[in-house]
Amino acid sequence: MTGKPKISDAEWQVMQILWEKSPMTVKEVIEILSQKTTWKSETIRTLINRLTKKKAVRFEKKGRRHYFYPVLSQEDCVKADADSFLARAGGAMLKPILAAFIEKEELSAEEITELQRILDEKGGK
Amino acid sequence: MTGKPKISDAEWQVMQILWEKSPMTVKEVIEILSQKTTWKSETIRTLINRLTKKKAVRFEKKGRRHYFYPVLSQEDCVKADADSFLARAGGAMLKPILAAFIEKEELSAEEITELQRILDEKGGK
DNA sequence: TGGCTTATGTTACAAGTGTAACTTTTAAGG
DNA sequence: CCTTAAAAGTTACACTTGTAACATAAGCCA
Repeated sequence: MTGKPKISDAEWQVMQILWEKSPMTVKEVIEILSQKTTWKSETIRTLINRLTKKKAVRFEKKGRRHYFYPVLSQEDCVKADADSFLARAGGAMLKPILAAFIEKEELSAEEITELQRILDEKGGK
Repeated sequence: MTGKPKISDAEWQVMQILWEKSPMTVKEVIEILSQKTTWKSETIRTLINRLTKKKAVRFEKKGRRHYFYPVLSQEDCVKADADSFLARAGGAMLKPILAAFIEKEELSAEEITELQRILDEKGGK
């Protein structure tokens, strides 16, 4: 990997949209994001452009429209983010962090089972 | 709390030092960080200054020296960070996130057990 | 007390981000 | 075909961050 791009907070919001459904035109992204944010459409365009430059998304021309889709998977991005998070926190403090996460959020029964499984693997190694 | 300050990556490294031991003079911090990074001493000074402006650290004068100590606790900072992390990831995706964390890091047997226990509680509810 | 040392303060500058306006191109309809 | 609205591209600007150089003040030793 040739050094993965850093995705900023605002850019993440755009990525989220594209991860949910793609390809999409800029216009569609704008429509969705306009409801979730107060950003002007130009702002959203800028973000998509930057993501394109960073090679986090790509597009295909169909006529004069650009159809965008993510290049990076959500999983990968989350992982990269988790990495830098851990780098800052310094590795210590991990258990409290995880505990906080787990307690904070709603988890479905299946998700819990899945996490149990992961922990089991870890523990059994 | 009047809106907590955002601490940058580089600044975190300084905070880590002060969380481990404080108060400390700039010079001491520089000595320690010089071994962990390639930063020039001026750089480290700048970081400490910024942290002071952000009210993340404070100092007391003793004669000509400034003795620095953290104002924000590591716990609080980690939590704030975890929050913004979840905000990006959008609350969905929690399981993959946790999985990434768990897979990534070394967890002691006790920590694993503890997390299992937390999950059990969640599941049993 | 004057200079030296050392601690502190001031300034810099490029890249990245949040936030957007202004300009050009191009397809589609009259 | 020519006009025009929509799509795409170019430029902007202030703030943060990484990274530091240069300048000044204040004790301490001779």
